[in-house]
Amino acid sequence: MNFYLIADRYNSSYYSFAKMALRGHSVLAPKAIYDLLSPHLRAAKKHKADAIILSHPKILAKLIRKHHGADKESDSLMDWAGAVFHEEGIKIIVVRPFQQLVSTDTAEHLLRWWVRKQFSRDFPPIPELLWDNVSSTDTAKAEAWLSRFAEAEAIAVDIETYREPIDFHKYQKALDDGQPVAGLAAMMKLQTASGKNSTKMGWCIPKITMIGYCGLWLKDDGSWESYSIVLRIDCMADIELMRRFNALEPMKITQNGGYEATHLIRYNAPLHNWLGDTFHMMHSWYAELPRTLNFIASMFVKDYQYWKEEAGVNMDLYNAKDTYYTLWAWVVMVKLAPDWVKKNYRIEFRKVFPNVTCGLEGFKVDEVEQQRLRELYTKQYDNALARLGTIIYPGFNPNSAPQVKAVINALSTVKFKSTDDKALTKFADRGELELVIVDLIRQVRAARKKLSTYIDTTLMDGRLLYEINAGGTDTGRASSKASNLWVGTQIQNQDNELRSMYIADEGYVIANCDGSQAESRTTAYISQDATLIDSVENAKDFHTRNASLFFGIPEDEIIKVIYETVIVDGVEVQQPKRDANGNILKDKSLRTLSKRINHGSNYNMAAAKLLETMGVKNVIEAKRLLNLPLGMGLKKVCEYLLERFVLTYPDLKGRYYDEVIEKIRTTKMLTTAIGWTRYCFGKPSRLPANKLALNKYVAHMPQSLSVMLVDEAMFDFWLEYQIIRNIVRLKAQVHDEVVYMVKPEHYPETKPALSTLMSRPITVNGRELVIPNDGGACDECWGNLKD
DNA sequence: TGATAAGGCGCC
DNA sequence: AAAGGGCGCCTTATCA
Repeated sequence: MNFYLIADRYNSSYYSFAKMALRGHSVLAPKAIYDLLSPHLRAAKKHKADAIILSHPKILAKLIRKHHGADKESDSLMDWAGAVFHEEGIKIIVVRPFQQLVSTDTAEHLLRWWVRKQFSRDFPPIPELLWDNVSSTDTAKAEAWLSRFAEAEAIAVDIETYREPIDFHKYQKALDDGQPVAGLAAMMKLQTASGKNSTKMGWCIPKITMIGYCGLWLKDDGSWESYSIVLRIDCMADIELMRRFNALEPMKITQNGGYEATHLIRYNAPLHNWLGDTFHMMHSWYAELPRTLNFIASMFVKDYQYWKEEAGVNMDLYNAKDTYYTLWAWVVMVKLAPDWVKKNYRIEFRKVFPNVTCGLEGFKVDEVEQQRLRELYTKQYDNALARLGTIIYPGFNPNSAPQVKAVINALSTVKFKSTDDKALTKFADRGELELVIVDLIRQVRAARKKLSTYIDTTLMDGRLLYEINAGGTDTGRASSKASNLWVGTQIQNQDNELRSMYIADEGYVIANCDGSQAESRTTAYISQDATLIDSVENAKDFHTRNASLFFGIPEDEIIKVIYETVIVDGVEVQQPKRDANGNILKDKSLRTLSKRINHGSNYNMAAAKLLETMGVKNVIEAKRLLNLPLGMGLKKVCEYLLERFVLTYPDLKGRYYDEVIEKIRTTKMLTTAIGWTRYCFGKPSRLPANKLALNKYVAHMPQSLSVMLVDEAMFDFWLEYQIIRNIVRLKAQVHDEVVYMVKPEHYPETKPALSTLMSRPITVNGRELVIPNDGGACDECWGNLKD
């Protein structure tokens, strides 16, 4: 085909890369740069161009003005990429800035995709948007639509929400009067005019303001049609109407519908037969690409036009468009998705159900304990900050990286670029005063973090709420964030020192089960390194075995009892040294060192990074422990340490890394033993320039397999014990750990059940892998479950 | 004042 | 030039 490129001055320097992306076609890139379309159109016609490929913001803006008449529309190539305009019989295909063909791994794929979308018959033309409003006030119309939607093949659903600020005194009065409003309102970040989070807090009630439905019907002539309706939620009758629509039989489709589910369940209006989700289908297909509805529509809807600004103009139309694009994106995705994508989707989608129930119920917070912790860390914060004010200068703020950097650079000859914990360690090594300063900075930072992120987080009805998203990461791990009800915070990074705030509901205990060395085991079986498999399976202690293999020291000599000389009856005697509690002290430094080496090697660190991570002191200590030559530099020491790992487990960084490189080079895909496939845009190789791509892909396999084994266990556990038997309430999954709540009388049953589900065997490269777990523990308080 | 980027840090 | 995997949230600084 013939293509004609248009770029602005900046992007025109990347014409050659655009031509490369369109190899196999005749591509003309004009010498002259115009901000006008017409001279380009003439030239394109002369070239007999089938389409113009546009990477020119100003010309895009003119096209938008011409076709949409608006001045304020976004003219961003990023928003409009994938859109098409028709001018004088020529298609103008908007793409991302050509510059990205050099700076990103995905731009070429997307450019080719958007061109193919316009010319391949695989992408069906989509009927135009038809839409209308419904309301409980027009009963006849509403009933007619209900009947029609009951016959639909599928219904896409989308809600709009609002944080309605309330008068807290009135709310409090209603509470005092015993009215059933408890838990409706909560302190939360206020909504700005643009719908985003304000920095201000206030009492609000999360509300659904409208809900849109887009139905899909098969017409008599065999073609498909769709129609969107928008229902504003203004009164109880509207809510009842919404419940009836949501209960209809046709399958429902959403875009990241955990959001819809959370709000709708709160309205007692759950979606019946919710099976489709464009966000999760996109994640199943291209986990490394964006998953906004806008982007998904740009990939799958032929006549996609950017519509997100409609929100500020006509909210009803905006809502209707969301449902329309959700529906048609889903239809095209299902039509085009290869089998491996659908297989991924079947693995992923069902996880949304336990995830929604986890975050919606959340954890009860022990407010007495919360207050104790608040006072404890406020005191720590105030004291340390006051001392720093005296030592450094009044008003010095340790939470300000620029300020800290200025201070430590003023006090030292080496110049620090960073002021993070590792850098502070390096600074503290310089002397006593430095150590005092660093200790105080750490106290302030730690206390501030604990207070602002965890202790003072907003609650709803005394509970910590959150979301868990099965499609949140590149590897297939779940991600977590604050609740869609605008309270709480993410659950997967709760501070271990603060888990004492979270308690079981009356009559229940919190229980958990934790996988043991999960990623080391998956790494061993995936890499097929015989020694590593032996270590994870047969060593009494994995890190002790590592230390032994790394340094050629018998395992029973790795951890040594520390002896001291004491005088007994006037005679010098060697006795084991004991701590204040009478416990025998042991030197674990070799084991600790091997732990660090293992950690560094797992993520394919280079020597300099290991040095930075371990810190100078620890590397010097390692050098001494291992009797390395005095003249050996610290970076060389780190090289030596990392080399120990490579020599011990040669197949890991050897054969396995090569296998990943080759797999991606030839197929672009990595598939785990669970059957999850990741499409890889990166180009891993042994070249230093591609090291980060290599790192992420070699880390992907064990991380993904490990977490999906837990996910499968969690789903089975949820289905059997929460949904069918109704004796547990799932709380969270934290990658290799499952947390739930259960009545104590049922725990003897659920404990072995979850443990068994989590240790399900799986065949990896012909060997059976079982990831053992700690069996589980329970307590009324989450904080007591950790050892 | 609001929006965004940068730096830092909590977890696995 | 060299680069430790996967996340989300908070504070500060900065700019419109």
